[in-house]
Amino acid sequence: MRIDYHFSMQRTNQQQRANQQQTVLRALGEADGPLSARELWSRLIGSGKSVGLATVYRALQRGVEEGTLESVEGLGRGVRYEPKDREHHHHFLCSTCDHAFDLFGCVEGLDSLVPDGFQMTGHEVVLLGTCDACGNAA
Amino acid sequence: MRIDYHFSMQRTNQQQRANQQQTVLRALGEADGPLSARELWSRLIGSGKSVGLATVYRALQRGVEEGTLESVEGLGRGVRYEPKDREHHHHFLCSTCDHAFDLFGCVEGLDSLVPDGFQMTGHEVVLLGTCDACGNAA
DNA sequence: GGAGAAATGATAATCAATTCTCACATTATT
DNA sequence: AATAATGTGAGAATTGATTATCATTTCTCC
Repeated sequence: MRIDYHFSMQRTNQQQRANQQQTVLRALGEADGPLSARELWSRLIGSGKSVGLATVYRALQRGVEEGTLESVEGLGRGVRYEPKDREHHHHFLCSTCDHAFDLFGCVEGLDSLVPDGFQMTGHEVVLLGTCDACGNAA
Repeated sequence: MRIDYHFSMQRTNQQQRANQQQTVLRALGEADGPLSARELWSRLIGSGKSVGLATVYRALQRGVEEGTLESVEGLGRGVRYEPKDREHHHHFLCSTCDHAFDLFGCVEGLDSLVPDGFQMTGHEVVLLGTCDACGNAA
């Protein structure tokens, strides 16, 4: 009796096989705002890059550990990630497409909001509304 | 012959039996900031009120449906709830105890952050840091 | 007081996000 | 090449939040 294993060697994908995590981090770096693991994965798949979701998580986790990435909470649910080398900025969250866009600039008058005895170490500003694309699509 | 039924009438709790949802909503109304379902439940239990977690969820859900409550995302993970009749305000999120506190006042210069073509319908400001209690406990 | 509607609490089911596992692939080291 | 160390993808397992279910218990209105 003979057992024939033809596991697929088909998926060897030699083109896109340098270091998948590099691919992941590069894609995040090119984004116009912070992305969740799944958003990032979708973009990669959508652009023809074949990576596993687990690899995306690994790349993000490692990026945070190594200090090149930063996790961003406070944008709807879920956690998003962005490169840590960006200048101080805030985000615009489109309620239609749920994408988060980087903004430039900051605001005044935050200190006056801090209650007595509280120590402020940071702040987040999120603008809500409709992005250009979604506004025009309406 | 006489049969004595002493089924437990013990847990009749007539004190706290008006309407559990009222109890839940009242507790939320007395809080100094938005609470998650679980936070609210913990407070109730902690203060001797016996309510089921499911009831807390039901009360919150209904409050939102009826328009008396508002869900607040953007404070760390999870969703919190607050009465809708509060004036426009923002929050301070303590990174130690993870409690969210209401703040008074707002900020200037938000409009200038909105990119061309985007429509802003709202905004959130979250201050991060250490609350009074946690700061002193250190 | 009684009947049906609504509320309640315990717990199971669901769901999405994240992590884990493992067989295999790739790279690095001799 | 040989071996070891690390990376990878697929899917299973885990986790936490929320919702659904169901047997009781209360409420409401007659």
